[in-house]
Amino acid sequence: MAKRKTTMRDIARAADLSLSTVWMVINEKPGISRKTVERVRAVIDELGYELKPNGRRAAEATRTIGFLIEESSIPAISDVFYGDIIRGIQAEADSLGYQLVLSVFQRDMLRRTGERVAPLDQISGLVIANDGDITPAAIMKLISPALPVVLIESHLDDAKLPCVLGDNFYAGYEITNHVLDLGHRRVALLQGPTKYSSLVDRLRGCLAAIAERKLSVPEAWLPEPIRGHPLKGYMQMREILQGGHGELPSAVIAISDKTALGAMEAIREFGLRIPEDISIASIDNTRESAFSRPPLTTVQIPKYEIGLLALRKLHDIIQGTNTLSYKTVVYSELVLRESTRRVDS
Amino acid sequence: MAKRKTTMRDIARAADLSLSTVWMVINEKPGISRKTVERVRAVIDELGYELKPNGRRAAEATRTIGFLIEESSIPAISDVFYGDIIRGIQAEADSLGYQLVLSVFQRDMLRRTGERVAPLDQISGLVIANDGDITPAAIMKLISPALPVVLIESHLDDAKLPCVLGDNFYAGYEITNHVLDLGHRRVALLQGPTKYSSLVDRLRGCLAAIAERKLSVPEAWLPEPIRGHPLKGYMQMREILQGGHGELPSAVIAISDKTALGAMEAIREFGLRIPEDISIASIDNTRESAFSRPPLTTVQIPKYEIGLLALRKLHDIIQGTNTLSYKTVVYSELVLRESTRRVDS
DNA sequence: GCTACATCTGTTTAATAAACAAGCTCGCGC
DNA sequence: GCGCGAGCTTGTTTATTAAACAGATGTAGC
Repeated sequence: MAKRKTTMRDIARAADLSLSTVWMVINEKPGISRKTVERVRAVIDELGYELKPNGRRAAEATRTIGFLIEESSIPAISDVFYGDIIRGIQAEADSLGYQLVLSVFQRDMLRRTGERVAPLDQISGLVIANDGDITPAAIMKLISPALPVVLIESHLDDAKLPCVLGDNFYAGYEITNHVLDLGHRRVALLQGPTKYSSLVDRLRGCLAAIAERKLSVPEAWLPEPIRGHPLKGYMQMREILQGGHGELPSAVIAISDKTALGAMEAIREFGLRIPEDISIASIDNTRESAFSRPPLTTVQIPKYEIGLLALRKLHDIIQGTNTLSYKTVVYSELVLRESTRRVDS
Repeated sequence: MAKRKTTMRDIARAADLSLSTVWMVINEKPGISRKTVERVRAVIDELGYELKPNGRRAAEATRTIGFLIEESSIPAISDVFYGDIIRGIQAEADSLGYQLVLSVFQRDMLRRTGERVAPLDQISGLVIANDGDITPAAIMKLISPALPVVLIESHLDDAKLPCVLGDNFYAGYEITNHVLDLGHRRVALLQGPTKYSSLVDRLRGCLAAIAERKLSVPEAWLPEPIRGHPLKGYMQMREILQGGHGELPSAVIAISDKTALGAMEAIREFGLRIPEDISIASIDNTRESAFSRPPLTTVQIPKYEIGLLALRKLHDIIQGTNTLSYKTVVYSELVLRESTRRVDS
């Protein structure tokens, strides 16, 4: 008997199922019972079935997506910001039937040009966490050009990559307006490294709110971001407090909760009370912020939802449902707590 | 024989189809052939079938969505900006099986509180065009609270309504950087009415780009928006040119193509050449902009795609697939033409 | 009057038959 | 030997369904 290539119809007959069902199993379409999938897989293992020489097909079959994050940020995975995002991704990955693997980004990956990083070849999509060192060029080098990618809390406007973000600009705008509405006029601003586009957007929102009221921030109260120091907020705040020009700000807006917590430490060390002497507000609404003393007024960035939408978007791109590239911007929301207080100007 | 209420199973039997099929027809699910739908509808007409007392159900059955636009903007429907958006909406409406009806917004609708506007009760969703007079309060009054709504080229951050936008902030940022990169330092800015959030975002992007280079725009070169005059750009530009402080700007950034075309008129009338004497750039990339003399350097706002995504989003909301409310921001793109020129500073 | 069980409603899932499209083969005329 | 269309094979998509399911409603027994 001439050994013909096994076809889907052969498998269907052997498994006593319809051609369509076999096709759905092979193409990983949703809506087939676990039992049936296993039955078909068993028959395929037995008879053998040669997939179309697609290359990607194997990855699709694994249904694995990667989550890329920089090496130095690994502790961030357990941290609250990424923790919530990853929970969101994970939840949606489960319900869409994806496996989530963690890819750690190391700087020397870029040196080894030419061959691609192994694990990144076996996945059908990639979620990339906000990370200043993962530049567009870096991404393009790492991934095969057709690999679906979604950025989280970061956007590359030249590359026009699909991304999911909190409304960072408006978050900055809103928190600043809140502080100004409380009557504060001597306001300091703690910015972050410019390589994080989300932090840049927040700063722009703060500055826009200030400019639109025809106010401004003196240079001494908008210190440069600190490079390479783990306690950025603490250092920046000390700089402001020790500036020693006699006058101190009545309010501080920090670019992130972490920065704010550092700054609060510095304020306390300096012998001032929050919010009686200095109000402080920030952006993120990480869990810690609710339990600091005093609890921090901040802006909620919906981290869980960002993760969820990122995976949903990646799925749509993989499926080819969504060919347009756009930003998904999730609404943020002011969370009033006790670290800000009204002043009479 | 006791006259029992007709059930789906009765209809299925009478039409010689399965219960599921009848259910799908009644619930307007996709994936049924036209022929079958008609057959089921015929049987329903004959036997009668009492829909669940849902109210909305009737609207869903009509599968109609409304496009709301302000009365005064009606000519805008034939205009290029909304023309392209509507084309996008229409195309997607067709493929998803919706009928599109035009709802015109009149100011006195708001006075008649209490009963809702009739046509708005018969639809299953509403797309609302960027319109300064359609405020959140106005919308809330008009629509039943549960009616799915998508905003186009406008966002209400307090109401957190789902919306689809061009990347207006970045468009402003990018065009301004383009002008500054060409060496211009004496730059004028033609802003629009603040009731249009998209125009506000564009202006913020322009101002951010200028501020980040530690530059600024003199007040005389950032004239207030003109109220109620059809040729806003023309009027604003005349104001600048006749300011008569001896110095003229070397470049003008207009908030929209329409504004730019008006401004070009004023510049020509003043006896100056574009771009030799004054460069001009704007945002929108309406069709006219390619045929003006000289062709206008501008930023492409993907109008067709915005319309398409708006309808897709509305569909998801109607279907209940998408319960989260977020902004969809479509990437914009610089379009270099001949109205801008390099200068040596 | 209350519980427990049956039944009837609409809804959802997993499977399929049948139509379809794109490629391949094969045979027949030149 | 070469070209070319008829007809088969392949995988893909659509419209349809049986069957399981869930929530309400009724009904019988105590």
